[in-house]
Amino acid sequence: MSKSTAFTEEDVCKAIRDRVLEQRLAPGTKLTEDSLCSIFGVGRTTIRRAFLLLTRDNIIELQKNKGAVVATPSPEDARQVFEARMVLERAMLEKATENATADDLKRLRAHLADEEQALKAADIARWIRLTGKFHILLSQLSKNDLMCNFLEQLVFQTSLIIALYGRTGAAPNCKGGDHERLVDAMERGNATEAGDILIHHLASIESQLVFEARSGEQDLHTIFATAND
Amino acid sequence: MSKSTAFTEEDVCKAIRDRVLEQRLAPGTKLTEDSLCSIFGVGRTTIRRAFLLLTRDNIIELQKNKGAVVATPSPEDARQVFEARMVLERAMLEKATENATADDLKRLRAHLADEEQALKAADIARWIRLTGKFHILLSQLSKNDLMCNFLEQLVFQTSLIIALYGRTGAAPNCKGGDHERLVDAMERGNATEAGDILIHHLASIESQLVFEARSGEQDLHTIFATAND
DNA sequence: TAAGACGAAATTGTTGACAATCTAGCCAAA
DNA sequence: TTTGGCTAGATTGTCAACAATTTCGTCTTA
Repeated sequence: MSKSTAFTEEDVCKAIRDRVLEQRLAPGTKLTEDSLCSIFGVGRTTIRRAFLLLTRDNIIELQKNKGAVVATPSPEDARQVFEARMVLERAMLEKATENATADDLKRLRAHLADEEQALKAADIARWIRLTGKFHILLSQLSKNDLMCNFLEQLVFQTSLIIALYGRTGAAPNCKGGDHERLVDAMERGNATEAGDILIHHLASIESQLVFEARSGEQDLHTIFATAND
Repeated sequence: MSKSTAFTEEDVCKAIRDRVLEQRLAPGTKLTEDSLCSIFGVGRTTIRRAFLLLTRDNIIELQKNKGAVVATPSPEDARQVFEARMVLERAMLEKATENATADDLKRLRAHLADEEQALKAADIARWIRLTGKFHILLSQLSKNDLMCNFLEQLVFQTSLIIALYGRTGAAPNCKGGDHERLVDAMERGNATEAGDILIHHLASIESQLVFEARSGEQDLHTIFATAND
């Protein structure tokens, strides 16, 4: 029978988050209540609750009487996200390296294989999502749910940031093997080396961002911003 | 005049959070919608939104059809909170020491004076709130709003944890001067020493927690938990 | 007395109608 | 052509009534 219980606000959140992680929902996209209602087959109440939760995670921005749009992190936001990721992930990676069992490492290797497969199959959306998930998987080995949840937020933010400021627009700013080498170091129990690889990995991604204005509209904004000194 | 705009869900959140920080709202306290409606003079919609936000911050727990109660963090939650605080606050303190201007340090000193005054006046609720606020003030010097917000959550959690597992029940587990010595080290620009003081400070608070069951009801829970091995 | 069943009251969950606000298209005037 | 104002439609915000569920007191019965 499978009563097919209706979607809850968590389901809606997860769906939207996943689309953001896959970069199929671009920053600035307007999310109207009615369209989401019909998409998920739920009432406005559920959508509204989802919006509230997503606002808390900085995934959408909610403006009074104007609705919800996918968040557009500023360059300063981007700086803070990477700074926070470096602090958190290095600490969590240290714990993870201590805790990791052979089984855990096997799961990480399996995940790496998935990543590579998605890349070969040119399934970019899947590859982007898997790349993000890798960091979340890693963090879960640290046995600290609070920090995991926060890092998860940061990973979603990173996806938005790359969509906005990524050089190639979408994908290939992972020049290669960073994730593999990281797991190698973990397997050798060398937390310091793993941490260094991680920091370098994040710094490399951050360094590839370009913050110049792109459209004419954004030009106007920056002009007026600098004119108000 | 003064149209006295109604409270928003953020106002309600802040009020509840402040009460938690002051330990005037004990963990496990039931929060009924109607009572909060009449207290704040708002509709149920607003209270409901506030509940949703507070749930996200682990300040209340929301059970389907049963309503909201102030959260009761488990011992494992407590461990994670302190672990996360040590990671985050040490990193933020490092940045804060770099950034701190003479003016910033003066504000911190002023805050310390407030703390001492509240303690002398035996205004415990105020003292507890100020003690928590000190860590938030400190973190704000790090210029990372994201990490600040997360730390703020952790500080509120700490308040709940101390209310639950604090040895003396309420207040005086700050044996003295830790905050002062921390600012001293910052003023000398010695981030490492400041970090050490901070870690020791947090570890000291954590070490004073006692996780034995207190009420008969909690006895039952632990008994059944250990019986199921 | 204690356990269980029942029902009324209280509390939470959901829905839909209505109000408030914003958006877009149109028209008129400079 | 551009600017400004205006109206109609669309979108969001609020509220109150109703439905579903829980809670608590009472009563019965062993």
